[in-house]
Amino acid sequence: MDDVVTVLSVDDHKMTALGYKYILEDAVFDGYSVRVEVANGYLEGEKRIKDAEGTKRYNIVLLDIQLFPAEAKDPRTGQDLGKLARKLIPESKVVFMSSFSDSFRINSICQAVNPDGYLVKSEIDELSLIDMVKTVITAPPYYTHLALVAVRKNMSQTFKVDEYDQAILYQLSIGRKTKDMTSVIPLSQATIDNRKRALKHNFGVQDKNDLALIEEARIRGFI
Amino acid sequence: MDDVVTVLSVDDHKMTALGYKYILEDAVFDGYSVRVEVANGYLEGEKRIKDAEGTKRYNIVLLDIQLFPAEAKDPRTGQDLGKLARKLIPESKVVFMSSFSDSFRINSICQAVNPDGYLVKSEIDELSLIDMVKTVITAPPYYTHLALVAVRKNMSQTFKVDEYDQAILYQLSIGRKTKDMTSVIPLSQATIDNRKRALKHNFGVQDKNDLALIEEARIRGFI
DNA sequence: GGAAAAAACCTAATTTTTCTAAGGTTTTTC
DNA sequence: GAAAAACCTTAGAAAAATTAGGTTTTTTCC
Repeated sequence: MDDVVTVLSVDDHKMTALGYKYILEDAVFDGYSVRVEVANGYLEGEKRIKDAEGTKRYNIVLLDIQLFPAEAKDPRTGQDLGKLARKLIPESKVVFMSSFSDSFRINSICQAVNPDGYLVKSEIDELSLIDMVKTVITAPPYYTHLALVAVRKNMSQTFKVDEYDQAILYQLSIGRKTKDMTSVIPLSQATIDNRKRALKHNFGVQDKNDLALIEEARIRGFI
Repeated sequence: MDDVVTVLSVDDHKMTALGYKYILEDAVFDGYSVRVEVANGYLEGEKRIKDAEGTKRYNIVLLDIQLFPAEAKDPRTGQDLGKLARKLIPESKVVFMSSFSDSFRINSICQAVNPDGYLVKSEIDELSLIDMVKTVITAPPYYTHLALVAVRKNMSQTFKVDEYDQAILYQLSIGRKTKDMTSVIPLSQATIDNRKRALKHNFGVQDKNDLALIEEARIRGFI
Protein backbone atom coordinates (compact mmCIF):
# COMPACT_ATOMS: atom_id res chain seq x y z
CA MET A 1 0.00 0.00 0.00
CA ASP A 2 1.13 3.54 -0.72
CA ASP A 3 2.34 5.66 2.18
CA VAL A 4 -0.19 8.32 1.30
CA VAL A 5 -3.86 7.79 0.64
CA THR A 6 -5.16 10.55 -1.59
CA VAL A 7 -8.79 11.56 -1.32
CA LEU A 8 -10.68 13.81 -3.70
CA SER A 9 -13.51 15.49 -1.81
CA VAL A 10 -16.22 17.07 -3.96
CA ASP A 11 -18.71 19.27 -2.19
CA ASP A 12 -20.56 22.49 -2.99
CA HIS A 13 -19.77 23.81 0.51
CA LYS A 14 -16.07 24.37 0.61
CA MET A 15 -16.07 24.82 4.37
CA THR A 16 -17.58 21.39 4.82
CA ALA A 17 -15.00 19.79 2.58
CA LEU A 18 -12.23 21.66 4.39
CA GLY A 19 -13.55 20.32 7.66
CA TYR A 20 -13.21 16.78 6.38
CA LYS A 21 -9.78 17.59 4.99
CA TYR A 22 -8.35 18.71 8.32
CA ILE A 23 -9.91 15.87 10.25
CA LEU A 24 -8.45 13.28 7.95
CA GLU A 25 -5.07 14.92 7.49
CA ASP A 26 -4.65 15.33 11.23
CA ALA A 27 -5.70 11.76 11.97
CA VAL A 28 -3.19 9.03 12.64
CA PHE A 29 -3.60 6.00 10.41
CA ASP A 30 -1.77 2.73 10.69
CA GLY A 31 0.98 2.67 8.07
CA TYR A 32 -0.16 5.58 5.96
CA SER A 33 -1.35 9.14 6.03
CA VAL A 34 -4.22 10.81 4.23
CA ARG A 35 -4.06 13.77 1.90
CA VAL A 36 -7.29 15.43 0.80
CA GLU A 37 -7.80 17.48 -2.32
CA VAL A 38 -10.91 19.60 -2.32
CA ALA A 39 -13.01 20.30 -5.41
CA ASN A 40 -15.63 22.98 -5.02
CA GLY A 41 -18.73 21.90 -6.86
CA TYR A 42 -19.67 19.67 -9.77
CA LEU A 43 -17.63 21.25 -12.54
CA GLU A 44 -14.39 21.34 -10.59
CA GLY A 45 -14.98 17.79 -9.45
CA GLU A 46 -15.64 16.70 -13.00
CA LYS A 47 -12.42 18.35 -14.13
CA ARG A 48 -10.36 16.64 -11.46
CA ILE A 49 -11.79 13.26 -12.36
CA LYS A 50 -11.16 13.79 -16.04
CA ASP A 51 -7.62 15.02 -15.34
CA ALA A 52 -7.00 11.83 -13.38
CA GLU A 53 -8.29 9.56 -16.14
CA GLY A 54 -6.39 6.32 -16.37
CA THR A 55 -4.25 7.05 -13.33
CA LYS A 56 -4.34 5.99 -9.72
CA ARG A 57 -4.16 9.54 -8.50
CA TYR A 58 -7.08 9.16 -6.09
CA ASN A 59 -7.55 6.25 -3.74
CA ILE A 60 -10.96 7.57 -2.68
CA VAL A 61 -13.39 9.94 -4.34
CA LEU A 62 -15.77 11.46 -1.79
CA LEU A 63 -18.90 12.85 -3.39
CA ASP A 64 -21.77 14.93 -2.16
CA ILE A 65 -24.99 14.45 -4.10
CA GLN A 66 -26.25 18.00 -4.40
CA LEU A 67 -23.47 19.87 -6.16
CA PHE A 68 -25.28 22.79 -7.72
CA PRO A 69 -27.14 25.54 -5.89
CA ALA A 70 -30.89 25.01 -6.14
CA GLU A 71 -31.33 28.00 -8.38
CA ALA A 72 -28.92 26.63 -10.95
CA LYS A 73 -31.53 24.11 -12.08
CA ASP A 74 -28.78 21.83 -13.23
CA PRO A 75 -29.98 18.23 -13.04
CA ARG A 76 -26.53 16.74 -12.68
CA THR A 77 -25.58 15.34 -9.29
CA GLY A 78 -22.79 13.56 -7.51
CA GLN A 79 -24.29 10.38 -8.89
CA ASP A 80 -23.20 11.45 -12.35
CA LEU A 81 -19.71 12.14 -11.05
CA GLY A 82 -19.75 8.75 -9.39
CA LYS A 83 -20.54 7.06 -12.67
CA LEU A 84 -17.88 9.12 -14.40
CA ALA A 85 -15.33 8.11 -11.80
CA ARG A 86 -16.29 4.45 -12.23
CA LYS A 87 -15.57 4.83 -15.92
CA LEU A 88 -12.42 6.99 -15.95
CA ILE A 89 -10.70 5.98 -12.72
CA PRO A 90 -12.05 2.54 -11.99
CA GLU A 91 -9.46 1.74 -9.37
CA SER A 92 -10.55 4.61 -7.16
CA LYS A 93 -13.04 3.91 -4.41
CA VAL A 94 -16.23 5.93 -4.66
CA VAL A 95 -17.99 7.07 -1.50
CA PHE A 96 -21.07 9.23 -1.18
CA MET A 97 -21.81 11.62 1.60
CA SER A 98 -25.25 13.14 1.57
CA SER A 99 -27.84 14.61 3.81
CA PHE A 100 -30.43 12.43 2.11
CA SER A 101 -31.35 9.46 4.22
CA ASP A 102 -34.50 8.44 2.40
CA SER A 103 -34.59 4.86 1.38
CA PHE A 104 -35.32 5.32 -2.28
CA ARG A 105 -32.53 7.77 -2.94
CA ILE A 106 -29.90 5.71 -1.18
CA ASN A 107 -30.92 2.54 -2.91
CA SER A 108 -31.07 4.20 -6.31
CA ILE A 109 -27.56 5.52 -5.95
CA CYS A 110 -26.26 2.21 -4.68
CA GLN A 111 -27.79 0.45 -7.64
CA ALA A 112 -26.60 3.02 -10.18
CA VAL A 113 -23.04 3.49 -8.96
CA ASN A 114 -22.38 0.61 -6.53
CA PRO A 115 -20.35 2.87 -4.24
CA ASP A 116 -17.80 1.62 -1.77
CA GLY A 117 -19.46 3.64 0.92
CA TYR A 118 -22.41 5.79 1.78
CA LEU A 119 -22.49 8.20 4.68
CA VAL A 120 -25.51 10.15 5.81
CA LYS A 121 -24.16 13.56 6.77
CA SER A 122 -26.01 13.79 10.06
CA GLU A 123 -24.09 10.74 11.20
CA ILE A 124 -20.63 11.90 10.28
CA ASP A 125 -18.23 12.71 13.06
CA GLU A 126 -14.48 12.53 13.36
CA LEU A 127 -14.41 8.88 14.30
CA SER A 128 -16.76 7.70 11.59
CA LEU A 129 -14.89 9.65 8.96
CA ILE A 130 -11.63 8.01 9.98
CA ASP A 131 -13.28 4.62 10.22
CA MET A 132 -14.73 5.09 6.74
CA VAL A 133 -11.30 5.66 5.24
CA LYS A 134 -9.89 2.60 6.99
CA THR A 135 -12.75 0.34 5.98
CA VAL A 136 -13.05 1.58 2.41
CA ILE A 137 -9.35 1.12 1.81
CA THR A 138 -9.08 -2.34 3.32
CA ALA A 139 -12.50 -4.00 3.25
CA PRO A 140 -15.32 -2.05 1.64
CA PRO A 141 -18.18 -1.29 1.85
CA TYR A 142 -18.78 1.23 4.61
CA TYR A 143 -22.30 2.45 5.39
CA THR A 144 -23.37 4.63 8.24
CA HIS A 145 -26.26 3.46 10.31
CA LEU A 146 -29.08 5.27 8.50
CA ALA A 147 -27.71 4.14 5.17
CA LEU A 148 -27.80 0.57 6.45
CA VAL A 149 -31.34 1.02 7.70
CA ALA A 150 -32.34 2.23 4.25
CA VAL A 151 -30.66 -0.71 2.58
CA ARG A 152 -32.33 -3.11 4.98
CA LYS A 153 -35.72 -1.58 4.32
CA ASN A 154 -35.28 -2.10 0.61
CA MET A 155 -34.11 -5.66 1.00
CA SER A 156 -37.03 -6.71 3.09
CA GLN A 157 -39.56 -5.08 0.84
CA THR A 158 -41.83 -7.93 -0.02
CA PHE A 159 -44.27 -5.93 -2.08
CA LYS A 160 -42.55 -5.69 -5.40
CA VAL A 161 -43.17 -3.10 -8.02
CA ASP A 162 -41.65 -3.51 -11.41
CA GLU A 163 -39.59 -0.89 -13.15
CA TYR A 164 -42.58 0.64 -14.87
CA ASP A 165 -44.51 1.06 -11.64
CA GLN A 166 -41.47 2.47 -9.90
CA ALA A 167 -41.01 5.00 -12.67
CA ILE A 168 -44.66 6.00 -12.43
CA LEU A 169 -44.34 6.55 -8.69
CA TYR A 170 -41.21 8.57 -9.15
CA GLN A 171 -42.71 10.76 -11.86
CA LEU A 172 -45.75 11.35 -9.68
CA SER A 173 -43.51 12.32 -6.80
CA ILE A 174 -41.75 15.00 -8.84
CA GLY A 175 -45.06 16.39 -10.01
CA ARG A 176 -45.14 15.26 -13.61
CA LYS A 177 -48.62 15.08 -15.09
CA THR A 178 -49.89 11.66 -16.01
CA LYS A 179 -50.39 12.62 -19.63
CA ASP A 180 -46.75 13.73 -19.88
CA MET A 181 -45.36 10.50 -18.50
CA THR A 182 -45.59 8.87 -21.92
CA SER A 183 -42.55 10.92 -22.91
CA VAL A 184 -40.40 9.29 -20.26
CA ILE A 185 -42.07 5.92 -19.73
CA PRO A 186 -42.49 3.69 -22.78
CA LEU A 187 -46.13 2.84 -22.09
CA SER A 188 -49.41 4.21 -23.39
CA GLN A 189 -51.34 6.66 -21.27
CA ALA A 190 -54.12 4.12 -20.75
CA THR A 191 -51.59 1.60 -19.47
CA ILE A 192 -50.15 4.19 -17.08
CA ASP A 193 -53.70 4.95 -15.96
CA ASN A 194 -54.31 1.25 -15.40
CA ARG A 195 -51.11 0.69 -13.48
CA LYS A 196 -51.71 3.76 -11.38
CA ARG A 197 -55.15 2.49 -10.49
CA ALA A 198 -53.67 -0.91 -9.62
CA LEU A 199 -50.99 0.72 -7.47
CA LYS A 200 -53.59 2.67 -5.55
CA HIS A 201 -55.52 -0.52 -4.99
CA ASN A 202 -52.47 -2.51 -3.90
CA PHE A 203 -51.30 0.24 -1.58
CA GLY A 204 -54.76 0.52 -0.09
CA VAL A 205 -55.30 4.11 -1.19
CA GLN A 206 -57.94 3.74 -3.83
CA ASP A 207 -60.53 6.49 -3.53
CA LYS A 208 -57.74 8.77 -2.49
CA ASN A 209 -55.66 11.27 -4.39
CA ASP A 210 -52.17 11.10 -5.77
CA LEU A 211 -50.63 12.56 -2.65
CA ALA A 212 -51.85 9.59 -0.64
CA LEU A 213 -50.27 7.23 -3.17
CA ILE A 214 -47.00 9.14 -3.12
CA GLU A 215 -46.94 9.17 0.66
CA GLU A 216 -47.61 5.44 0.90
CA ALA A 217 -44.92 4.73 -1.68
CA ARG A 218 -42.49 6.87 0.26
CA ILE A 219 -43.31 5.08 3.51
CA ARG A 220 -42.59 1.79 1.78
CA GLY A 221 -39.35 3.08 0.33
CA PHE A 222 -40.33 3.00 -3.35
CA ILE A 223 -39.48 6.66 -3.80
CA MET B 1 -33.57 -0.81 29.39
CA ASP B 2 -33.53 -3.96 31.48
CA ASP B 3 -30.44 -4.74 33.52
CA VAL B 4 -30.14 -8.08 31.80
CA VAL B 5 -30.26 -8.73 28.08
CA THR B 6 -31.45 -12.27 27.44
CA VAL B 7 -30.30 -14.04 24.32
CA LEU B 8 -31.67 -17.30 22.96
CA SER B 9 -28.96 -19.01 20.95
CA VAL B 10 -30.13 -21.79 18.63
CA ASP B 11 -27.46 -23.94 17.07
CA ASP B 12 -27.08 -27.60 16.19
CA HIS B 13 -23.56 -27.59 17.65
CA LYS B 14 -23.94 -27.13 21.33
CA MET B 15 -20.25 -26.43 21.81
CA THR B 16 -20.45 -23.53 19.39
CA ALA B 17 -23.42 -22.04 21.18
CA LEU B 18 -21.72 -22.52 24.54
CA GLY B 19 -18.72 -20.66 23.19
CA TYR B 20 -20.89 -17.69 22.36
CA LYS B 21 -22.58 -17.98 25.74
CA TYR B 22 -19.39 -17.68 27.72
CA ILE B 23 -18.02 -14.88 25.60
CA LEU B 24 -21.11 -12.79 26.00
CA GLU B 25 -21.73 -13.57 29.67
CA ASP B 26 -18.13 -12.75 30.53
CA ALA B 27 -18.17 -9.51 28.58
CA VAL B 28 -18.69 -6.16 30.22
CA PHE B 29 -21.49 -4.13 28.73
CA ASP B 30 -22.38 -0.58 29.54
CA GLY B 31 -25.36 -0.58 31.89
CA TYR B 32 -26.42 -4.18 31.48
CA SER B 33 -25.21 -7.72 31.37
CA VAL B 34 -26.01 -10.54 28.99
CA ARG B 35 -27.50 -13.91 29.79
CA VAL B 36 -27.55 -16.58 27.09
CA GLU B 37 -29.91 -19.53 26.91
CA VAL B 38 -28.81 -22.28 24.57
CA ALA B 39 -31.21 -24.37 22.50
CA ASN B 40 -29.71 -27.38 20.82
CA GLY B 41 -31.21 -27.74 17.38
CA TYR B 42 -34.40 -26.79 15.58
CA LEU B 43 -36.97 -28.54 17.72
CA GLU B 44 -35.67 -27.21 21.00
CA GLY B 45 -35.39 -23.76 19.50
CA GLU B 46 -38.94 -23.97 18.25
CA LYS B 47 -40.16 -25.00 21.67
CA ARG B 48 -38.39 -22.11 23.39
CA ILE B 49 -39.85 -19.63 20.96
CA LYS B 50 -43.34 -21.05 21.38
CA ASP B 51 -42.98 -21.06 25.16
CA ALA B 52 -42.03 -17.39 24.99
CA GLU B 53 -45.00 -16.45 22.84
CA GLY B 54 -46.39 -13.05 23.67
CA THR B 55 -43.69 -12.29 26.22
CA LYS B 56 -40.51 -10.24 26.16
CA ARG B 57 -38.45 -13.11 27.47
CA TYR B 58 -35.76 -12.81 24.80
CA ASN B 59 -34.18 -9.55 23.72
CA ILE B 60 -32.26 -11.33 20.98
CA VAL B 61 -32.81 -14.63 19.18
CA LEU B 62 -29.59 -15.87 17.61
CA LEU B 63 -30.20 -18.43 14.90
CA ASP B 64 -28.00 -20.71 12.90
CA ILE B 65 -29.43 -21.66 9.51
CA GLN B 66 -28.59 -25.36 9.32
CA LEU B 67 -30.27 -26.89 12.35
CA PHE B 68 -30.70 -30.51 11.34
CA PRO B 69 -27.95 -32.97 10.54
CA ALA B 70 -27.71 -33.52 6.80
CA GLU B 71 -28.98 -37.08 7.04
CA ALA B 72 -32.20 -35.95 8.71
CA LYS B 73 -33.45 -34.61 5.37
CA ASP B 74 -35.61 -32.14 7.21
CA PRO B 75 -36.13 -29.06 5.02
CA ARG B 76 -36.76 -26.71 7.91
CA THR B 77 -34.06 -24.17 8.72
CA GLY B 78 -33.30 -21.32 11.02
CA GLN B 79 -35.15 -19.15 8.53
CA ASP B 80 -38.37 -20.88 9.56
CA LEU B 81 -37.55 -20.24 13.20
CA GLY B 82 -36.83 -16.64 12.33
CA LYS B 83 -40.25 -16.25 10.78
CA LEU B 84 -41.81 -17.98 13.76
CA ALA B 85 -40.03 -15.63 16.13
CA ARG B 86 -41.23 -12.65 14.11
CA LYS B 87 -44.76 -13.88 14.57
CA LEU B 88 -44.78 -15.07 18.18
CA ILE B 89 -42.26 -12.77 19.84
CA PRO B 90 -42.22 -9.72 17.58
CA GLU B 91 -40.37 -7.56 20.06
CA SER B 92 -37.35 -9.81 20.07
CA LYS B 93 -34.48 -8.99 17.75
CA VAL B 94 -33.66 -11.75 15.30
CA VAL B 95 -30.05 -12.32 14.25
CA PHE B 96 -28.66 -15.00 11.97
CA MET B 97 -25.27 -16.58 12.24
CA SER B 98 -24.34 -18.84 9.39
CA SER B 99 -21.39 -20.19 7.55
CA PHE B 100 -23.12 -19.35 4.30
CA SER B 101 -21.71 -16.25 2.73
CA ASP B 102 -23.15 -16.62 -0.74
CA SER B 103 -25.04 -13.65 -1.96
CA PHE B 104 -28.27 -15.37 -2.87
CA ARG B 105 -28.73 -17.11 0.45
CA ILE B 106 -28.04 -14.03 2.53
CA ASN B 107 -30.34 -11.87 0.48
CA SER B 108 -33.10 -14.45 0.50
CA ILE B 109 -33.03 -14.67 4.27
CA CYS B 110 -32.89 -10.90 4.65
CA GLN B 111 -35.90 -10.55 2.42
CA ALA B 112 -37.86 -13.35 4.07
CA VAL B 113 -37.18 -12.50 7.69
CA ASN B 114 -35.74 -8.98 7.70
CA PRO B 115 -33.32 -9.86 10.52
CA ASP B 116 -31.75 -7.33 12.82
CA GLY B 117 -28.37 -8.84 12.07
CA TYR B 118 -26.50 -11.30 9.96
CA LEU B 119 -23.11 -12.68 10.87
CA VAL B 120 -21.01 -14.91 8.67
CA LYS B 121 -19.46 -17.42 11.04
CA SER B 122 -15.95 -17.14 9.64
CA GLU B 123 -16.00 -13.50 10.68
CA ILE B 124 -17.16 -13.95 14.22
CA ASP B 125 -14.73 -13.27 17.01
CA GLU B 126 -15.13 -12.06 20.55
CA LEU B 127 -15.18 -8.40 19.63
CA SER B 128 -17.65 -8.71 16.78
CA LEU B 129 -19.98 -10.80 18.90
CA ILE B 130 -19.99 -8.18 21.62
CA ASP B 131 -20.34 -5.40 19.08
CA MET B 132 -23.27 -7.24 17.52
CA VAL B 133 -25.16 -7.32 20.81
CA LYS B 134 -24.53 -3.63 21.42
CA THR B 135 -25.58 -2.57 17.93
CA VAL B 136 -28.59 -4.84 17.68
CA ILE B 137 -29.92 -3.67 21.01
CA THR B 138 -29.43 0.04 20.41
CA ALA B 139 -29.34 0.68 16.66
CA PRO B 140 -29.87 -2.31 14.39
CA PRO B 141 -28.98 -3.67 11.92
CA TYR B 142 -25.60 -5.34 12.34
CA TYR B 143 -23.96 -7.13 9.43
CA THR B 144 -20.50 -8.57 9.30
CA HIS B 145 -18.33 -7.62 6.38
CA LEU B 146 -19.10 -10.54 4.06
CA ALA B 147 -22.81 -10.13 4.73
CA LEU B 148 -22.51 -6.48 3.71
CA VAL B 149 -20.59 -7.44 0.60
CA ALA B 150 -23.40 -9.82 -0.32
CA VAL B 151 -26.02 -7.18 0.27
CA ARG B 152 -24.08 -4.69 -1.81
CA LYS B 153 -23.74 -7.15 -4.65
CA ASN B 154 -27.49 -7.67 -4.70
CA MET B 155 -28.23 -3.97 -4.61
CA SER B 156 -26.03 -3.16 -7.52
CA GLN B 157 -27.42 -5.94 -9.63
CA THR B 158 -28.68 -4.17 -12.69
CA PHE B 159 -29.80 -7.23 -14.58
CA LYS B 160 -33.14 -8.06 -13.08
CA VAL B 161 -34.75 -11.43 -13.09
CA ASP B 162 -38.30 -11.81 -11.95
CA GLU B 163 -39.42 -14.22 -9.30
CA TYR B 164 -40.17 -16.99 -11.78
CA ASP B 165 -36.73 -16.81 -13.36
CA GLN B 166 -35.09 -16.70 -9.96
CA ALA B 167 -36.98 -19.80 -8.90
CA ILE B 168 -35.95 -21.58 -12.10
CA LEU B 169 -32.31 -20.75 -11.47
CA TYR B 170 -32.53 -21.92 -7.90
CA GLN B 171 -34.22 -25.20 -8.83
CA LEU B 172 -31.57 -25.79 -11.47
CA SER B 173 -28.87 -25.12 -8.90
CA ILE B 174 -30.20 -27.78 -6.55
CA GLY B 175 -30.41 -30.30 -9.36
CA ARG B 176 -34.13 -30.49 -9.93
CA LYS B 177 -35.09 -31.72 -13.40
CA THR B 178 -36.85 -29.26 -15.64
CA LYS B 179 -39.88 -31.49 -16.02
CA ASP B 180 -40.28 -31.62 -12.22
CA MET B 181 -40.18 -27.88 -11.75
CA THR B 182 -43.87 -27.59 -12.59
CA SER B 183 -44.57 -28.99 -9.14
CA VAL B 184 -42.87 -26.08 -7.43
CA ILE B 185 -43.17 -23.26 -9.98
CA PRO B 186 -46.69 -22.38 -11.15
CA LEU B 187 -45.80 -22.32 -14.86
CA SER B 188 -46.15 -24.85 -17.64
CA GLN B 189 -43.14 -26.87 -18.69
CA ALA B 190 -43.07 -25.12 -22.06
CA THR B 191 -42.96 -21.74 -20.32
CA ILE B 192 -40.13 -22.91 -18.09
CA ASP B 193 -38.35 -24.16 -21.21
CA ASN B 194 -38.88 -20.78 -22.85
CA ARG B 195 -37.68 -18.80 -19.86
CA LYS B 196 -34.69 -21.03 -19.45
CA ARG B 197 -33.77 -20.48 -23.06
CA ALA B 198 -34.18 -16.72 -22.59
CA LEU B 199 -32.03 -16.78 -19.45
CA LYS B 200 -29.27 -18.58 -21.29
CA HIS B 201 -29.47 -15.99 -24.03
CA ASN B 202 -29.44 -13.05 -21.63
CA PHE B 203 -26.58 -14.46 -19.61
CA GLY B 204 -24.62 -15.11 -22.76
CA VAL B 205 -24.48 -18.86 -22.31
CA GLN B 206 -26.72 -20.09 -25.06
CA ASP B 207 -25.24 -23.14 -26.73
CA LYS B 208 -23.96 -24.16 -23.34
CA ASN B 209 -25.29 -26.52 -20.74
CA ASP B 210 -27.12 -25.93 -17.50
CA LEU B 211 -23.93 -25.84 -15.48
CA ALA B 212 -22.78 -22.78 -17.41
CA LEU B 213 -26.09 -21.07 -16.68
CA ILE B 214 -25.91 -21.94 -13.01
CA GLU B 215 -22.35 -20.71 -12.78
CA GLU B 216 -23.16 -17.41 -14.46
CA ALA B 217 -26.17 -16.92 -12.20
CA ARG B 218 -24.04 -17.63 -9.16
CA ILE B 219 -21.41 -15.14 -10.31
CA ARG B 220 -24.13 -12.51 -10.64
CA GLY B 221 -25.55 -13.35 -7.24
CA PHE B 222 -28.91 -14.73 -8.37
CA ILE B 223 -28.34 -17.97 -6.55
C1' DG C 1 -67.72 32.50 -9.00
C1' DG C 2 -68.32 30.55 -13.33
C1' DA C 3 -66.89 29.09 -17.87
C1' DA C 4 -63.44 27.06 -20.60
C1' DA C 5 -59.54 24.31 -20.89
C1' DA C 6 -56.73 20.78 -19.18
C1' DA C 7 -56.04 16.66 -16.90
C1' DA C 8 -57.54 12.59 -14.66
C1' DC C 9 -60.17 8.73 -14.79
C1' DC C 10 -62.45 5.20 -17.16
C1' DT C 11 -63.91 1.77 -20.79
C1' DA C 12 -64.48 -1.20 -25.00
C1' DA C 13 -62.51 -3.17 -28.98
C1' DT C 14 -58.36 -4.54 -31.02
C1' DT C 15 -53.57 -5.85 -31.07
C1' DT C 16 -49.57 -7.71 -29.04
C1' DT C 17 -47.22 -10.57 -25.89
C1' DT C 18 -46.82 -14.44 -23.01
C1' DC C 19 -48.46 -18.80 -21.40
C1' DT C 20 -50.17 -23.35 -22.21
C1' DA C 21 -51.33 -27.74 -24.42
C1' DA C 22 -49.71 -31.03 -27.16
C1' DG C 23 -46.45 -33.35 -29.21
C1' DG C 24 -42.15 -33.99 -32.14
C1' DT C 25 -36.90 -34.24 -32.37
C1' DT C 26 -32.53 -34.49 -30.22
C1' DT C 27 -29.60 -35.42 -26.44
C1' DT C 28 -28.48 -37.61 -22.20
C1' DT C 29 -28.76 -41.25 -18.91
C1' DC C 30 -28.84 -45.87 -17.46
C1' DG D 1 -30.24 -49.54 -27.25
C1' DA D 2 -34.21 -48.16 -24.64
C1' DA D 3 -35.99 -44.87 -21.60
C1' DA D 4 -35.92 -40.42 -19.74
C1' DA D 5 -35.19 -35.74 -20.13
C1' DA D 6 -34.12 -31.65 -22.57
C1' DC D 7 -35.04 -28.87 -26.23
C1' DC D 8 -38.02 -27.02 -29.56
C1' DT D 9 -42.26 -25.66 -32.16
C1' DT D 10 -47.10 -24.56 -33.37
C1' DA D 11 -51.79 -23.31 -32.49
C1' DG D 12 -54.83 -21.54 -29.35
C1' DA D 13 -55.89 -19.27 -24.85
C1' DA D 14 -55.09 -15.74 -21.60
C1' DA D 15 -53.20 -11.51 -20.11
C1' DA D 16 -51.58 -7.04 -20.89
C1' DA D 17 -50.97 -3.10 -23.83
C1' DT D 18 -52.77 0.05 -27.09
C1' DT D 19 -56.05 2.78 -29.64
C1' DA D 20 -59.59 5.76 -29.45
C1' DG D 21 -62.53 8.30 -27.21
C1' DG D 22 -66.07 9.36 -23.53
C1' DT D 23 -67.13 11.20 -18.72
C1' DT D 24 -65.77 13.43 -14.59
C1' DT D 25 -62.83 16.27 -11.94
C1' DT D 26 -59.51 19.79 -11.41
C1' DT D 27 -57.18 23.84 -12.83
C1' DT D 28 -56.83 28.16 -15.02
C1' DC D 29 -58.37 32.46 -16.34
C1' DC D 30 -61.31 36.31 -16.49
